[in-house]
Amino acid sequence: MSEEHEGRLERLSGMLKRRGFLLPAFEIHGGAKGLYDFGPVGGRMRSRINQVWLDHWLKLGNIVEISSPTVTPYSVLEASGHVGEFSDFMTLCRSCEEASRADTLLEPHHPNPDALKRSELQDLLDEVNPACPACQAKDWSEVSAQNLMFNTTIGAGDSGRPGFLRPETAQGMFTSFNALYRHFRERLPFGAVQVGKGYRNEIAPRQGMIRLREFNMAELEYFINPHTPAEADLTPWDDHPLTLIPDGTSEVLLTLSDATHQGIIRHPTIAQFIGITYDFLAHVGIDTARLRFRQHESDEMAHYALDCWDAEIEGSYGWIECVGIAHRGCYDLESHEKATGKTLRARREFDEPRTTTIDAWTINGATAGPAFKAQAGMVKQAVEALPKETPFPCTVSLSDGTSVEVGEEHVKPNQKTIKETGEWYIPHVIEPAFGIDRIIWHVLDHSYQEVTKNDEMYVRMELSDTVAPVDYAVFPLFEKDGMDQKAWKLHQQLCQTLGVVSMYDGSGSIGRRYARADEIGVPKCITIDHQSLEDGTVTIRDRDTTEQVRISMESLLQSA
RNA sequence: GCGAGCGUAGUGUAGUGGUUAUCACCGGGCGUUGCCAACGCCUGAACCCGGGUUCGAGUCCCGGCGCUCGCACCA
Repeated sequence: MSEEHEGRLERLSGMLKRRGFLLPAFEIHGGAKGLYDFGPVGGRMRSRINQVWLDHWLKLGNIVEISSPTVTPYSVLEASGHVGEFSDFMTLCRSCEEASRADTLLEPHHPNPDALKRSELQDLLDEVNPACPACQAKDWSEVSAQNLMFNTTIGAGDSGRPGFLRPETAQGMFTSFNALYRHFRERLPFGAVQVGKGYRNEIAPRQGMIRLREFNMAELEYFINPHTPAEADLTPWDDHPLTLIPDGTSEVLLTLSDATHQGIIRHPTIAQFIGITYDFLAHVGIDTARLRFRQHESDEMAHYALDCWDAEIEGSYGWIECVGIAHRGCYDLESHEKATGKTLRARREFDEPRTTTIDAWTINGATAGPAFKAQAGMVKQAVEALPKETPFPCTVSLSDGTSVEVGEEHVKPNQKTIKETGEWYIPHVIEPAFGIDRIIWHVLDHSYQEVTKNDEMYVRMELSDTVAPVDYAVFPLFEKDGMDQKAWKLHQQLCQTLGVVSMYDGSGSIGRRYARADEIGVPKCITIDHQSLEDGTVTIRDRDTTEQVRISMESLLQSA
């Protein structure tokens, strides 16, 4: 990073703090690492970006929005794998006090130490006793788990049970699957989105908004039927190829259709979601020349993932992953099924009903029950496995290892035809997960323009109209002769218009007020001057061109 | 978590252990000004927190918190 760029980053951060976009949280108490406030300007921008994000996905027509708690019981995150996945097992060198990850130390001695439980790691560590990478000593403390989730207790005292603040919003969509399935009249594909906070107790938060302990995220869980041919309309993106970095290779410029036909993108829905992600990022003001999609290498992906692409955006901190689009297979629903014993499945009907004909033996409950008592169930299982030709009486071996003599009176012919018209299957999931804070950061970074005006540096935030925190700034040319009252009234009328945010500024010279508005990216400045008092017209000045046009207040209010 | 550097008004900064802590931009008020950070006058605002050394600490020492960078970690 050049010095010029570092200076720019410092000036940008200073401006964001000074003007109320982003501020370190709880600063008067000394601050708190990895926690930020969206200020009086940034707060509005955040909610607009959240709304634009929702709008983009709701367009699909089969998406609903839900909201689940951030406080999450232990068992939910145990089932999802987070209790295991989000823990690092640490051990301290007793000689130099350097902390090391136990699995990293043991890598040369085990094919996959990352998968070991704490006690197994402890045993292996005791057995191998590797040298400390820092001081070469061989004296390790007990292995302890450092979990990256925030612990909490749900409920007070003895009735409390352990829980966590959620590390992602996704689990709420999975645990709500059955309600979603009913809502969509049991027809796939469908999706649920959630925009909200996630929490990770990062060991070392860094780089401002890039790694936070509490962050805004927006996720879609899109449930699909893996038995139907995957298809998606990729033609909307045929006229602009995207920068892709396929698994283990270098950048290529390809349309989503081509990348899918060539098998680079392994599922058309992934390709479609990459396209929607591209549209969303462009819409909120990301410079698409500094956007690329990188495919995870197979050893980088979670074991259950079938394909995964990250949207990476280049900014002051280099290329940063801001979106992950993953084909998660049936992993999540299956995990919650196993943990709870509940069914999280969808029904599909076969093209042709499948019939199975059985023509063999089963037990006669009236006689076999009293005869075999507790073993009757096992006898039934064993008898039903026997071929039709079996003569009775006959000795059968049971699954508990014992054998019993089954007589003719204990059995009866079992003849039936089972017709199955369909089956229950676990849907597959495609998950686009957005780090909203990282995206907001890059929107700000890409919008921030330092230009020269009258030989001085002049700052302008070229935010798109859709995400600008303020739509209109209203200025009286001077705060006298009734221009101030008229300007204030227009400001109020604008604020009363649904979805419009106006800001009144009557302090300092008119040029200073334009400069202040430009710095927070207000697209249009309206000035009430002497002529306004006479004919009800105002000037509207465009942020980027500084051109002014005069229109009537009436038509302004109608078009706002 | 380890190591190094840093922490002074809203922002950016100056400050040999010794006056009322510097400067600029900034914010507010009044005046002036017929549209792009104009001008004049007035005014507001800071030594991260806690100990210690000293007659005296923004300055030196220790601890904490925070920030930046590197290692480690994470996505």
